[in-house]
Amino acid sequence: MTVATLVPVFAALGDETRWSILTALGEGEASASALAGRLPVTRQAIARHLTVLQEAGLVEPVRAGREVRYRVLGAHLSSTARQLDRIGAAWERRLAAIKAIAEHPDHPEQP
Amino acid sequence: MTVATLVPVFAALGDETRWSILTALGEGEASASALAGRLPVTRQAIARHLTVLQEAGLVEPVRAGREVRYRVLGAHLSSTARQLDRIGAAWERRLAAIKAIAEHPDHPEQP
DNA sequence: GCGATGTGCAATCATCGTGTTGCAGAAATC
DNA sequence: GATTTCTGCAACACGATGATTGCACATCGC
Repeated sequence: MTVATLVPVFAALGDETRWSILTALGEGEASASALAGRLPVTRQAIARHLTVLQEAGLVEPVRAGREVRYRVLGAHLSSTARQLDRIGAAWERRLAAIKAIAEHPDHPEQP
Repeated sequence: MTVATLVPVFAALGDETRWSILTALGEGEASASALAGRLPVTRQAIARHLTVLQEAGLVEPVRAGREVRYRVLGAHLSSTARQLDRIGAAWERRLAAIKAIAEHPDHPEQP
């Protein structure tokens, strides 16, 4: 699992309208038309955002008769958060080690 | 602390070039010119990316004489990850509660 | 069957973002 | 002091993206 796989996830999360869609879906499943009734954007625009969110693995379509409801996948958000935390922690460790070596050159870190 | 504050962070993380810059900085501080020597983009383009990353709180400029080195802030990445995890967990809890009520209407969840 | 509602696809438009080139200025090296 | 190097700002081209309107088709309720 490389970082390239989660770039589209962050690109999907880097938009205000998509966040309003996600928070609305966080209160329960909803269709694109239902979301269009709540948000100040067209149904077609919401549909495009939903496909972006689906390709990022953040939502899931659920057919209910003639309408297509969407469900948020909070688990995928949490797993992304775990990867983020690991990356950030790795950077912190490495920079701390560099700083320690720079300040105390005769006290190298244990291999 | 609202979600609006972390939208620019995700927008900054939703770009391949910026990730290559961040991973390069994860190995140690570097200036825009030094990064331009490693990556297949111009120094000016990298400078713009660095300002985006700085406004998102992901990097920090460090003046070293006439050159400006940049340092990654892994701690901010980790705090963002924590907020992400909390949001995803909240969605999962709420949808699980809705599903439980729908399946067992006479067994309401404890308030 | 007929109207109402929900979805899908296409075309269009405006805007933003990424990357480039070019030039000017500040600071270190010789 | 002259040259080199690093930075900063401006202007520009090009592609990507967000949002719109319009129309065609499927499905539910009467």
